[in-house]
Amino acid sequence: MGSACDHHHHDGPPEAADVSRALGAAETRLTAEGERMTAARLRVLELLLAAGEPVKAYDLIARFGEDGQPAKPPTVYRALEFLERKGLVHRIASISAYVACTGGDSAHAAAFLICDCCGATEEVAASVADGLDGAAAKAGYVIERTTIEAHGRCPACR
Amino acid sequence: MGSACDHHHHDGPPEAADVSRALGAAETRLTAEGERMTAARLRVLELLLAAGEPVKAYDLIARFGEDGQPAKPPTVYRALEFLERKGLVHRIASISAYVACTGGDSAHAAAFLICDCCGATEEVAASVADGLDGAAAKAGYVIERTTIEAHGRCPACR
DNA sequence: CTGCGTATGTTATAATGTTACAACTGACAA
DNA sequence: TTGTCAGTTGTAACATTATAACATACGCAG
Repeated sequence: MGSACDHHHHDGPPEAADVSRALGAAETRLTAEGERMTAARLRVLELLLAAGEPVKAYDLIARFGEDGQPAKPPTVYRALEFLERKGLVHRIASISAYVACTGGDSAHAAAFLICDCCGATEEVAASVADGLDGAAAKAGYVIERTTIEAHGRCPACR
Repeated sequence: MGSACDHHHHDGPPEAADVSRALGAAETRLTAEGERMTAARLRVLELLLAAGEPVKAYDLIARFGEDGQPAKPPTVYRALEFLERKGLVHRIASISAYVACTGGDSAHAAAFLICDCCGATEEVAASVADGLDGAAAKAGYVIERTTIEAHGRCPACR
């Protein structure tokens, strides 16, 4: 990540306990919705939660096996697709990476602030898309999903 | 493009005269800025203007030669990078495609409405990013560039 | 148990983008 | 004119990201 400067000083990865709690909550919610939180899906979500920042798909693939064995690409891409569909994960198109959702339940449309220096990302309220909704209405478009990503420098990297 | 429905009824490609005019304007402006509008750059911009919608990099590569000969990838990627740097072209990250800028001179930060049905795109005012600026300021981020893309259906495809 | 929809395993391949280095070109000063 | 320097291009190979296709397994309702 840190392409522009080599320091690396944003919030470290979450505590293991936080990861476990989030995994449990996700599993509970999905089960309640009649979905299956399978081992592969759980593992991918665990890796993303533990990272606490965006991770490339092939990094997930490499880290997938507990024993260091990589996964096959479709395994991880399928899990990512499912998790994104369920609002647990977001894809960050501008850097081709994936991040666990931190936006609470309401997280259907998210926006991101991404530090090009240290790789930190912050998920901000979807309400930033209000202006976009207006423009869409004026143009007669019906919006189904949005990609809103701002690149720059975080407070620590300035 | 049209993955969800097979009709294809958005604004057709621009007239050849419009393309020529835009090419000439771009060349004039770049020359005035001391930049060189070389053959490869001109050709890529011409292809994008003529298409009137987002085009994949490898489609540009395939169409590059007047005689049907494809370009080498770096030729096109370099031209795209240059044109994007100069504000003449935008990359649409969510679909890995490129589109000629239609936003006038002011076009440094653009937002897009993209029809997932027919592939039409509309470039809308960057002012939709106002909410994002506020969120960035609150989080202490300094924004350098934004990716704002809304997917949905255009008026004709609804 | 059987059938059906969903999920996974596996192999291969497609699509997208980059690195590295040699060669050329134009501008400009000695 | 000639050197030379920055920017641009040519070319081959490679790296990364993502999907297709098809067989197999799993969970569960009937």
